[in-house]
Amino acid sequence: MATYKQLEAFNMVAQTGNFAVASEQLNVSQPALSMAIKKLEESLGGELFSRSTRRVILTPEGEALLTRSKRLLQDWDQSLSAVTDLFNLRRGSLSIAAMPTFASGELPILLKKFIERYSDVDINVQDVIAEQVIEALHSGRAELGVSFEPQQLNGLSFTPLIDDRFVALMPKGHDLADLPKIEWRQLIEYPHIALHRPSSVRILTDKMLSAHNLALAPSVEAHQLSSIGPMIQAGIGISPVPGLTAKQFDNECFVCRPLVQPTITRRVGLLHKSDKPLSSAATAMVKIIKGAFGNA
Amino acid sequence: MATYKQLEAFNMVAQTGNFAVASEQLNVSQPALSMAIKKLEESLGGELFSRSTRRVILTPEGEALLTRSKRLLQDWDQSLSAVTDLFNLRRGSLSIAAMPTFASGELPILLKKFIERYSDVDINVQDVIAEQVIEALHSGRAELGVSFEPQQLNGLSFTPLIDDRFVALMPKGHDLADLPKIEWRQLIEYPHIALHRPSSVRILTDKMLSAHNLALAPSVEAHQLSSIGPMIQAGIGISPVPGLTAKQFDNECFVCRPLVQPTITRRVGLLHKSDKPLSSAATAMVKIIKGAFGNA
DNA sequence: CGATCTTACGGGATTCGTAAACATA
DNA sequence: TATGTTTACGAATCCCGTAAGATCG
Repeated sequence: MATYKQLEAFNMVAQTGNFAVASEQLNVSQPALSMAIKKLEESLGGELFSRSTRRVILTPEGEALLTRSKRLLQDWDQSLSAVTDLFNLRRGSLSIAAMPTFASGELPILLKKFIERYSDVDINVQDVIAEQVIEALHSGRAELGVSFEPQQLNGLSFTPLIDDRFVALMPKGHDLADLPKIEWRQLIEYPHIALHRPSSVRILTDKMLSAHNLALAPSVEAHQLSSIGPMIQAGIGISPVPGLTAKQFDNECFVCRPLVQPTITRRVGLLHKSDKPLSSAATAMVKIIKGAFGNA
Repeated sequence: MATYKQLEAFNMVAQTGNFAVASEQLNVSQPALSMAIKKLEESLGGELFSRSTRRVILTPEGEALLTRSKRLLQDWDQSLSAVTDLFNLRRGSLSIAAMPTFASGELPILLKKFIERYSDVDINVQDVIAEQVIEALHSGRAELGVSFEPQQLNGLSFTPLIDDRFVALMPKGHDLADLPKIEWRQLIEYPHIALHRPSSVRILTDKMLSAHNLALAPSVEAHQLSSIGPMIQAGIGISPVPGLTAKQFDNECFVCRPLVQPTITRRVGLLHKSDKPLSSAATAMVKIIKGAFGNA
């Protein structure tokens, strides 16, 4: 079977028309080159060059091989270096799905780190709600996900990053704003805003509260956490929201206080399909993310 | 550097998802296969499979390599076997230019032999006059030629096949038909037909005859040897023609006799560019042709 | 504990480089 | 004779197969 080196040697001899010169270019001895060509000729079943000590010229079959071997070697190099580039993060792509709080919270700075180091990797960020992060992973649209820990893993691998605990978000000057911690039963007594029921966040809170014989009685129900902020600011009420979400409203107009009795936390972490190995790009991203959360 | 065998091994493992099965398919031991994959991974700079004793699955980079390696191996095989086919005359083409007398005389049976043995080689026959055979060779339109020996070789190689000697072609019952040999001075005394002067055949005869103080005085001058036959048959006269040409008229209506004093012969042979090696197809054809003329 | 991949090591083939022989202009 | 290719041969490398070891389910 013809080898890469043989074709490479053949190309060089054909190009230079001279064994001695070609052997220098290839950094091999002249006899080694002769032998390589000889082996190639034997494997192909005929002579590729017409040798006459003074002149080395291609036979018609040699010419036919030359056109082919040029492409062959080029394709070979290109294909293999493409894969090497993938490993070395000089090429490739990373698709990550993150829930909105993370996507707009911690992710940007992490992405920046990644881009600074691996500028040639294409990044696709899917800023979707927590449930859709799981979907994106299962469907393959995303290789990496950041979301709440799912109830059932279902072939996914979860690595916790941070515990997101519920806080009460209220306007500055609210009655409860002076307390260091707020109990749920206190919150319920004030007009409050919550997410609609289909939301996984709402389902969680209802479930946890019912275990304590408590229940929300929201005066307004919203679909998006992002729309709750303005409602609070408008004085409609206060709202129990995940701490990460609250960070978005961490400014002078709002006050955040931990909600206790019960303390409701939800683990946020990295997700990926457990049966599919991660790409080098994804592994690098995981390292950056874990590093940022001290779970290296 | 990645080798063909390594990619082949990789493909098989990827396809079977199992080192043991793949090693059987490849007729190598399992450790050898492990080693091959390991070397490949090292040369590429990362892992191609995620091994977990029970399961062997491609990493994303492995998948990227798989699509490439499939094509790479296929192209490799195809390109090399194409050249092998050329050598083995299971493919390729042969272009041969032959002067009319040869093209319509000896060539057909020789072509038939060639085609019977090497049915997959495309043949291109150029049935052109002697001078154009030379042109065809120089221009590269033909790789092989059969024609008269040129005055100057001019980079061509000539291998004599047969000596074509001039004969007198006459109708049956002609005065000279009873002689075993005919002298040129005898022929001149009868009405005779010759080719026009630009013809190389006519130039040769005039030159040779003048050295013997003889000269033709044709009653008719023709452009084509093929048109001389009917003229003779019509009783216009007799004609000095190359022996090979005469063979075309070798039937009951004609009589052929060698022309002597001088004996004018012109060597007919195989021609090809001396600086370009012959293709396998051409070499095979040369062998057949030489064999038929006993010059093997 | 069983199936499967990896490591260790000895043997064999391949390939290389040096030196000498060979061929052509 | 001079230039350039091929042959000869010893050495190094690479690759393979057997056997033992490690790992995961």
